[in-house]
Amino acid sequence: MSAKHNQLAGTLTDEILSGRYQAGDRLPSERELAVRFNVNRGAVRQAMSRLSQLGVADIQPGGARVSPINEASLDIIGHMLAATRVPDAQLLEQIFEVVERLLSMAAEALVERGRDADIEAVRARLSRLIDNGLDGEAHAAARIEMMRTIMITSGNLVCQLIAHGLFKQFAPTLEAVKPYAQLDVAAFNRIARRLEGALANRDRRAVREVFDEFSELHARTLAPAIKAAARQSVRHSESLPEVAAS
Amino acid sequence: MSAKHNQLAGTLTDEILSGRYQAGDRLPSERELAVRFNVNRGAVRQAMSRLSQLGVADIQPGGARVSPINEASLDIIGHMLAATRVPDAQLLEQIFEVVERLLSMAAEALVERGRDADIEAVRARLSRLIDNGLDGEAHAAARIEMMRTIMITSGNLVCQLIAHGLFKQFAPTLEAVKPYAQLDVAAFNRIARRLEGALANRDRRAVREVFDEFSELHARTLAPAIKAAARQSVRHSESLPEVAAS
DNA sequence: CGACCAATTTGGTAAGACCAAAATGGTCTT
DNA sequence: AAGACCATTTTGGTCTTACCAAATTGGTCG
Repeated sequence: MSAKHNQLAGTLTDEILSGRYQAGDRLPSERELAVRFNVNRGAVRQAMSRLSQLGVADIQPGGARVSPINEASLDIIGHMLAATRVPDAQLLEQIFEVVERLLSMAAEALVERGRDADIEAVRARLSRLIDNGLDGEAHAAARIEMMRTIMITSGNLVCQLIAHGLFKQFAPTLEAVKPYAQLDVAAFNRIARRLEGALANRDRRAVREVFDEFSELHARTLAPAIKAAARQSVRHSESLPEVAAS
Repeated sequence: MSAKHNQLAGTLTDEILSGRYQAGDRLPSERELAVRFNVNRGAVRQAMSRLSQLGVADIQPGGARVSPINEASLDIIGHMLAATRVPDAQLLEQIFEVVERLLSMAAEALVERGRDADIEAVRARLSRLIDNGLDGEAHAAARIEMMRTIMITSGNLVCQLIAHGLFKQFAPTLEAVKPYAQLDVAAFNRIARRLEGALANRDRRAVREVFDEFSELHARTLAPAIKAAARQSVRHSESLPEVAAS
């Protein structure tokens, strides 16, 4: 069992994300939350501090108010993914959409300004993905590892931070998605080979075209599978027990 | 003057970012920091908590260690930008590079799946930017406002969160950059008109090409100016006074 | 009806004590 | 001499209490 303030932060975040508290609403006072959840006010403060840094609540002397979702930190993605047993399909697509764009950017930068050694590292990872004996899950993990390598070697710090943040939050839900993420291996191999050639030739335009095709491949295969799986989504967060009012 | 724990968090963050503490190094204990900076240990803990959520320190029972920079949160960008009076040129370029990619993605999504009303809103903002009487700074602010509009209306939450986070951190440094950011107005107008046409026709490919040209224009004009200005960069963060050892 | 002001509520800070886990350094065994 | 083991110390984590300052609230007066 995690610490109380963590549970409380999770509970409150979930309640906000679920719409129990709308943007602009006042949250209950710290003292009220303390008695309601039977915890110390210090714990409540830590939880509130977390909400604040997460950007889901604006907390000021006089009271705390719920912030609009789109003003939150990137880290709420993790909460939103974890809110349901099978993650929200639309959100997953949005994540992939962003990742693929940044991936293309990183790869282009690598091809234009990267060192030979870094390109070789990516090509090595890529080779291991083509015509391999890996099963679906191992292949998925290797793909993600390759993405990570590209992002890191890109040299763009902002890109690295976003990638790291998204992957870190995505990791726990990867387990839930794996069984449904069946890749079109033949198509993947075809595109991957083109990517390898583009990398070898340092052909930026080709790199970009390849990643566009990856996006299309993904939209054609992974997205529908996940969307189908999402039908049976169930909430499963463990919230802090609430004390009945006297 | 901000609260003590905020100052302390800033001081420690700066020291980590400046290389005073390398990744993997142990930070001084909370109690030691408390006496060194003459603050309560509670304040130190708040500061450490901040470092932890910022992803610059991994804090565990037994001691806190500095994390690799590329594992940090997006929010350190703000600290890095603020560390010098004129922001680091390379970092600014990286930010722009990411923003432009996401902007293109958002605009393409808007053109493909967006509502007419949203497209009209963007076109309206765009019109105000073409052949206007705005001076450089007002024009820059309007450009950012248009970017924001595109990001928001894209419907991609991840994109919105990243954009909001970056813009929020970038806002304070915008002042420092403005004087040096001289745009090639004629080129901008030419490209902007093409963007308006692409939006009107919902031509995704054209939108993408336009944003590629924006990137090129930016690399040709803004980046060099900022880079030149960065020559005279000076650190200017206000750190917490340290108590001399007895 | 509006402006103003005092009481209350709210978040913010500080200090101290105690707990559990990790790191440390010594000791013993091999 | 090297390694395993164990008690001590250090370190972060939690809880409690008290007090402060700002914002809210609700009443009062003009």
